[in-house]
Amino acid sequence: MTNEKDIQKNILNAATKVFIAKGKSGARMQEIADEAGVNKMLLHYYFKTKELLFEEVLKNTLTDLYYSVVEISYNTNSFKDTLEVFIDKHFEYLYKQRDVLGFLLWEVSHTGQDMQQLITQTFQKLGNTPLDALTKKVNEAIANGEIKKIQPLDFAFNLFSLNVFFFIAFPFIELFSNINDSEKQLLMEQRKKEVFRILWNDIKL
Amino acid sequence: MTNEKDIQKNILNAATKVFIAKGKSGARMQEIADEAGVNKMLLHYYFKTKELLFEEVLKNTLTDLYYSVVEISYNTNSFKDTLEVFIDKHFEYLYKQRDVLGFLLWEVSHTGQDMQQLITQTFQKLGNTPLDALTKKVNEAIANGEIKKIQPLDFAFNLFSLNVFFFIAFPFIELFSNINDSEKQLLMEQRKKEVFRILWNDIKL
DNA sequence: TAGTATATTAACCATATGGTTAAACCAATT
DNA sequence: AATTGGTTTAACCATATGGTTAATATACTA
Repeated sequence: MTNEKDIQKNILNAATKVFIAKGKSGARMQEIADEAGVNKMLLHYYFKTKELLFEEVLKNTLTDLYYSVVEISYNTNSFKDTLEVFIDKHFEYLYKQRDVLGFLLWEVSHTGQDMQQLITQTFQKLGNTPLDALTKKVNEAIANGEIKKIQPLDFAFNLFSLNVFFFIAFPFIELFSNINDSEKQLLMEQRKKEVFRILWNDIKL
Repeated sequence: MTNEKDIQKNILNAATKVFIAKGKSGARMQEIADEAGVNKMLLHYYFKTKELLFEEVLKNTLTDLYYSVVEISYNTNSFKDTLEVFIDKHFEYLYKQRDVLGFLLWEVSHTGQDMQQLITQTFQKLGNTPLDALTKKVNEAIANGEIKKIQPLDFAFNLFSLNVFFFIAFPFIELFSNINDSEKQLLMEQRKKEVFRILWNDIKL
């Protein structure tokens, strides 16, 4: 028999899937219940309201995102290698989670005061931001004489911009060219190289 | 007395505002009617259904976006100046329209087959893409010996990435730091300079 | 085994919402 | 002034949806 935790997890997974696909207002409780294979009442039994269920999903999604990027940031090679690996892993993650990106972007910019508080709280609980981790790495590399004396924040912004935008543009690319999966993969590989090239050229001594 | 065209325009403006703010599924016909200051029936009278009204809004929004970027792309100075002006105008536009960005991104990636067809059709009707215009400019600059021999597509991607991402990150920046309008403006100015710097450094001879 | 607390279900309810109806209004034409 | 055609309104309807109720099943305990 399925126990309480399993079912809650099951519901949460289903809710995450549906919320990410349809957004908060587009998601239906019934659809989430169907997706989880449970009675609709159970959603309310375990999570009270749609609002609270959504909050739970948002919290989990933000936490996942956070750990994925932070994890990627830990790397002990030379800064040049670290950068290459970071871009590679970041692309990989963003590709797998490309629906999450749009979902978060949309919901975060449209949630009210309460939700915004929840988001900031969630991130605060997680401690140092990915930005902090990256800043530390950059400063170390500067101190070690591996790269030019740059502004870590500018560098971080450039790095994230060049990585993330590709996936922002993805729905449009898919819309305008009927490329298959392996062609997408190729495009991504080329893009990774270009991002590394422009960033490394900019900071190398 | 207001004539037919005025009222339709009025409704369309209200619909645009509400759809962009709440998304397709989050928008309410009543709210649109209130915003336009007309009876709800008029929405159906002029636009049949929510679906069709939304299509109209989407079409207009895409067209506006297109012309804004294309317009920005027309510039007759040296490539260096053109680049600087393009970044400047693009930032300005994206700041004014920062809600549109998230809206389009979200809706485009969630609309069904029919809507996708509408989007591609809308863009096709508009002729050459902003990408084409930019490619032409880059090739001219290469031919004139103003810049290195680069891949126009890579350059375009880098340019759009660095420009657009700042506004993708905007909701998060606003969430985590209580900066006022003039501080935002300053941040934007600094970012513009950095984007220009990294791009120009990469392509100058 | 009886009793109790917890988990699960089907049926139901109140409300919100997209959409419709039919009547009223208004401007132009005869 | 009366007619006609288009425009606008308030009231209404059917359905979808978030949420609740009350009855049933299950597991645990005395």
